[in-house]
Amino acid sequence: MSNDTSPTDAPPTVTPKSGYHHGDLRAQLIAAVRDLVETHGPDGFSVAEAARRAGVSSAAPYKHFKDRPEILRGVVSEAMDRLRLAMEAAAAAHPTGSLEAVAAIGLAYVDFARAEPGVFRLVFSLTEGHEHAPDLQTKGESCFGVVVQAAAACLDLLPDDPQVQRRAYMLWSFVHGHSFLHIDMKTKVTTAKIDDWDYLMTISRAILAAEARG
Amino acid sequence: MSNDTSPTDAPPTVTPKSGYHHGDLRAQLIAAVRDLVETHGPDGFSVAEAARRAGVSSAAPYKHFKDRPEILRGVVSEAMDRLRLAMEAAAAAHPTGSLEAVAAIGLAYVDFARAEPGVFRLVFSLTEGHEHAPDLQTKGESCFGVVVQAAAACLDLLPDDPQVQRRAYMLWSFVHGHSFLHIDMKTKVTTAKIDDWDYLMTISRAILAAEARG
DNA sequence: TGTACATCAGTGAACGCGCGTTCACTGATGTAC
DNA sequence: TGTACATCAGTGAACGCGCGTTCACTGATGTAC
Repeated sequence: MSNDTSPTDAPPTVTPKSGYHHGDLRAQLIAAVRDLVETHGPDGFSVAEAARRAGVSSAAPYKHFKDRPEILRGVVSEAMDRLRLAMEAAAAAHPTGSLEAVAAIGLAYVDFARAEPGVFRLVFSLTEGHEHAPDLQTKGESCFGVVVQAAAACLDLLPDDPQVQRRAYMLWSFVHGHSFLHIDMKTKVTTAKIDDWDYLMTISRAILAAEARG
Repeated sequence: MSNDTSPTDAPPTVTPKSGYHHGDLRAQLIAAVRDLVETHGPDGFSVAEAARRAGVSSAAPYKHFKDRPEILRGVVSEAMDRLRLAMEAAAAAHPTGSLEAVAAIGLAYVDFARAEPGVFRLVFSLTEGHEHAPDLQTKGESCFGVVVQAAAACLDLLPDDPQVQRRAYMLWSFVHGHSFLHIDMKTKVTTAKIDDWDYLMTISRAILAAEARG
């Protein structure tokens, strides 16, 4: 009791399920891959290198993942969780139904892309060829759901109203494109520096106020 | 003269610059890589496989390209040319300054992404790490220039007016995001099927009519 | 509490593979006289 | 027109490399009695 640590047996890093050999290789592998993807691009990681970074033998990852693609899927899954949480937190910081809540969700999205461009790209390159990952698809829909909820509240309609779906998709397209252009072009092309918040507010207003057809 | 081919010495496929050994390996390699990228994703091509498809030895490509990255750059360069031409042609099919011209440019962009999702993705994954390819950057700016021109004509302002740049960037973000979401999600998430033309017209109108701040 | 056993995370050596790139070469073409 | 030479696109063999994955193993932990 004179120790400075918590009274429990002090879980190593993340998952406290046990204090086994390594402690928590799975999470550390995912972190290592995240790093690698950030440094060398979506396809620029190898199981071997990830194991090296986690300080284990090259065979160790196979105790936690079936094969290479499954590791990538793990990274994407984790990233999608974080993205959704960030979006939800952003929305919660503003009044329900406000335009600010919508813009804040967009900003969280852009911020994620900017903070982890490699992982962000990975999330969206993986959709091809990994169709048989229903959990990833579900998580993707959850993320979209956050936008839908905010748009519905803003328009004072039900989430499954086609108008809401349409506007939410517009918002998402826009923010998605902005995110990608931002990380691809860095500062170029867009000669003028953009204030993201102003920008997202303008767009949210334009999309959520525009009449359906014309 | 009794032959069924044309009177000239019948250039093999594309560039007629000479009837050398192979004829026109460079173009055929680029075509092969395009195919491979389409099939196996941006990083899923190898110099060896491309050579195999073009029917030459694995060393032959190095007579036309310095190394692997240069081949990819060649593919991207060619793709950007085609994209710009498609956008220009789309704009030319409508009255200068019309909203239709803007929407048509957007549609050309989306169509390109849909027709060649792999190459489209490649174009935008390459921007990282290939900063030292000024020709690619120039071509990218040319593509953006097409949008800027149309937006300027539509708003009746000069192309370098900040308002024009801003609106053009908004349009591009939106269309870019829509393109990516479309090829990533295929039909999913967007529960309702989208009529691209209506969609792009609505967006063009919303963006080019929206007031700057609020 | 102590012993025997089952579990299973991590080891380390090994495999076969396809890749990117190099090299000296060959042989068809274009050019100068 | 004919011959000698320079050019250079494509060859094919070879290299070293890092990778993904497998395998029998070891040794720390948790569990039953």
